[in-house]
Amino acid sequence: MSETIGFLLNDSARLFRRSFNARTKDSGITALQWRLITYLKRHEGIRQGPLAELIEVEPITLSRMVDRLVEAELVERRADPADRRAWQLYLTPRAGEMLNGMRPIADALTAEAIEGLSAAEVEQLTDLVERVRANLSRRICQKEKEIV
Amino acid sequence: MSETIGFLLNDSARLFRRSFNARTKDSGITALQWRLITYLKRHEGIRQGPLAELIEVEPITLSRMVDRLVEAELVERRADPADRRAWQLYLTPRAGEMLNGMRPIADALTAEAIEGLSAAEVEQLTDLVERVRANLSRRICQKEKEIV
DNA sequence: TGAATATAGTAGCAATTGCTATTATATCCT
DNA sequence: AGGATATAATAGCAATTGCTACTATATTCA
Repeated sequence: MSETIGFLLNDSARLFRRSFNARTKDSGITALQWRLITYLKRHEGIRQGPLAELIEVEPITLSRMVDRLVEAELVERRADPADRRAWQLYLTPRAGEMLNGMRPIADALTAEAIEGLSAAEVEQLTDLVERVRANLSRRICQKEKEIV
Repeated sequence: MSETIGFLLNDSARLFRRSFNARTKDSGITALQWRLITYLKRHEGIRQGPLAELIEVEPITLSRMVDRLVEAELVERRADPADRRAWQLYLTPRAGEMLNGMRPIADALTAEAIEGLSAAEVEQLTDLVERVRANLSRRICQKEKEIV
């Protein structure tokens, strides 16, 4: 009995997260937080709800992640002028520095992960995983297809 | 800026888990528990420590997962005759039935995930992800040795 | 208009996880 | 042999997550 794609993907993803967390635990940032900040960099001013969808966590979970990142002075909440219920999220300058500091680590990790793969194979892998993700994503969200 | 392999793998894996959990929440088993049981099926009699390594969780986490699975009468702890500190783990008949019940769900999910991929592409994907996993797995072992 | 409904975000609680320390047993070394 | 060290598993505690319920605000429509 061979392992399924699901197992394989989960294994690799966990190893990625673990390795990333091990290398960055001194800087006090986790893989998930890094992910949040990376997305935020590309969507500054986004509200919490849509960002929660982007990084695939519950809104309350994102709310608490943002609490911690605000505490760490990496993220700033600004009142949405168009909706008093909502916050708009922005990165602080400190977050930019932090991202720059992390990038070599992330790049090195990626390089290690794809060691022995040719450029064509990496492209193939990316393409195939993206298609799997699209299949699963389509299955899950019948409702919202925003931004991104 | 394209997304990194790490992001992609994490996304896909999360979507897999989420979809699996959504479909099986009535049966009261999670993706991680299913994973544990699947590994256990292939390694009956294994001790907790090695199984924790296999499914990539801390020993204490596995200990508690086993607690819950014993409670649910899916797993049985037997004293290791060779080492009085250790338990050997076995599946109950009930676990076998449960696995059989889950298999169609898991198979359907896999089928949906690889929809649109040819058999050759699936093989390619499996091969490439396996190589990435091997790269990361090797890295982690080395790092652990360095630290210790 | 204004009552019903929807939406953005958050608090309480329960479940899960991992870090650290601890117990019990095994192994190593002189 | 027997003390030092290693190992298997677990308990306590702290951190994180998500479910449910809730507040505040916005939107809809009769």
